[in-house]
Amino acid sequence: MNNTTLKKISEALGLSISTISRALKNHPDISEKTKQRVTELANALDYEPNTNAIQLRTNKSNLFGLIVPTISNFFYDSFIASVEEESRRNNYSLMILQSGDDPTIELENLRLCRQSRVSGVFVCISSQTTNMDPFFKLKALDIPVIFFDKVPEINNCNKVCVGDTASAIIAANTILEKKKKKILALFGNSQLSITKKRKDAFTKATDKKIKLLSHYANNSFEAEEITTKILKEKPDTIFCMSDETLIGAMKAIQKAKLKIPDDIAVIAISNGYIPKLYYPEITYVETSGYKLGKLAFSSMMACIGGSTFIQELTIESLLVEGGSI
Amino acid sequence: MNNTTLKKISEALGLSISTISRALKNHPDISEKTKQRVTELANALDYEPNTNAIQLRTNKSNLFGLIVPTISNFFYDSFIASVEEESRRNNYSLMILQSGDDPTIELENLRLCRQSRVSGVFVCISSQTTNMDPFFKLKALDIPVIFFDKVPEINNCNKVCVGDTASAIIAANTILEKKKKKILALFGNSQLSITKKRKDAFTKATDKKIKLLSHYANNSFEAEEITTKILKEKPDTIFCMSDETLIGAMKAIQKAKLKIPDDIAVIAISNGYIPKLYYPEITYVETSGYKLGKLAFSSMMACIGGSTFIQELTIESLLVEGGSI
DNA sequence: GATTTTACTGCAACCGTTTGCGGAATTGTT
DNA sequence: AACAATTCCGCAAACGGTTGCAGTAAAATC
Repeated sequence: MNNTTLKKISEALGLSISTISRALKNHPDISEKTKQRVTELANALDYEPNTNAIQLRTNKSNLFGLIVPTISNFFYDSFIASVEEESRRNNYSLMILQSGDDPTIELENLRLCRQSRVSGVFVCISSQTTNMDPFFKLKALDIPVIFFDKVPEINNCNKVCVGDTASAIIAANTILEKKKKKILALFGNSQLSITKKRKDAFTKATDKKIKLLSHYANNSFEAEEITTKILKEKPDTIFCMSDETLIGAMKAIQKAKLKIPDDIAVIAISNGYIPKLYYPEITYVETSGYKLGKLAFSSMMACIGGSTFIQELTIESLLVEGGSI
Repeated sequence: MNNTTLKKISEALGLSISTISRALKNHPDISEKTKQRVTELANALDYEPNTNAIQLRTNKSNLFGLIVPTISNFFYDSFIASVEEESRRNNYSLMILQSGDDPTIELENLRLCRQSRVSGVFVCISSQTTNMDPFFKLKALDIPVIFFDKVPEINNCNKVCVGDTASAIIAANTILEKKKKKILALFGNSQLSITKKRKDAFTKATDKKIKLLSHYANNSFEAEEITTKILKEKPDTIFCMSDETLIGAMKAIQKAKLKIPDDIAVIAISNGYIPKLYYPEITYVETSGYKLGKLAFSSMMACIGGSTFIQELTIESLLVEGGSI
């Protein structure tokens, strides 16, 4: 069965296509009687306007693209959920693409966005993205680009990020306030700017005030191994800059049968899901993907609205107390 | 700046639009020389075909719709990631919509799919969806619908599911083999068909062979409370039918400072992420969202390919051993 | 009753592509 | 040299809507 079109309705009613079109959009030129006849038949025939035709004609799409390394991730999925929610509320659809953290696929995804004539794109660049030209091209086409989370180092672009520096400092201060003496600090992939920022801030904030053992772990398995090893040096606190490192640390702690917070204290930077899985719940500095999504969306809407003001926004970090420190 | 179109290229080259179109698609009617000239200019002008125009003209979309209660969920996000991956490999895009488990929004999302003239939709219905008419309408329009995970009870539709019955039986048998005596079994929302199936199968498989304490928990908090209470009755094993219930049970166990598996054994049905967060890792029966996604996609492609054969597919369940039982 | 206003509705161009068909120019065949 | 076959390309309609403009009929005004 084929879709109902304006033409079909117009033929059935003996009216012109333009009248049907106007009637359905409640145009003042059309009489109430006609509007009603048209609306009724349209409902009966289950008419749905063809988005492709509308977008082609009006040159306006109600579609955003969103590119992310992977969907299955605690942080990104809540970010996506948030953006999707806002998009729907504002009559936009979302096309979600995964780059797999691969610049080639990222490029392919950008191309898809252009072909679909999206009105804007949200992108978390892959860790190896160096060529920014494709993004500039979008801009040249008046397609706003909002970078989130992993953002390029260049300046003239819109970015929304979690407060890396601020959250690391909050974590450090929390530890200092508790009069701790020796910290194992676990950081993620040393190449990522997010890692650098958090490490720098944390290191500076604790400098000379406490004994600090810093280590990098590329995944939770490495984090577990490192923690197991370092536990022998009897740190009284573990700081985890991410969920990945937290997961590894927690496994090592459980393995060593240590009691939190008596034997060892734990504090992390996290979206909040993982810390709540343990008892006692882990105290963490919140970096909410959900909030970041809202922020990114409002930034996007500002761009769509014509704002050319380049913004670099950061969501505020706040401490969520569990019972782990 | 505006997008490059065939028209612009044709004007620049003094050729007709149709020639440009054919040249870019390597049509045999066009000479190699012309093809080259066209391709070069197209690249230089960064031409990207307008998907809207193509879809309008050809009446073929390369878009799938995917409706899910929420994206931020261990199971769904891996399902989505999987479908997205396959879609890209097959030159399809994915429009992802969240229903928030609300039938009204679900309906709205279906409408969006129709308006975008998707070639097919994957849908996990909300727990309160009763009216199947909108889905039948899609079928009438030759838009295949693949139901996954939470599927309607009617027969004449394509479904892909995890093996609820099979996985519950595997879990039950694993427990029986270990000569356990007293089980606390935690089930999710009692209204869901998935809960009914798992409970029925588990109950039958353990019938009269072991002491069984069954309870429903609507969320992890309830699961924690129930577990804390029932632990006083000294069960030697806890079975959790889902991640939600597992999370609650684990908190209660940690709170009670019980050792796994010596003080108490644990086994769950899960996607696999949560069980690996603990030490020892929890033994679970795998229900992989990733695998389900692959299955759903191949089912979709079969429909697109013209198959009218109605299938109800189930992914096989397998036991992943941790150290919790 | 003639004229102006108002209320409806239709015409036709347009958005960017695809594609069947026909036509001109070139080449090949006797 | 006349004709047929090839090669290469353009015309124009179509996909399903939107929208400026013009036109007609009815109502209002004088």
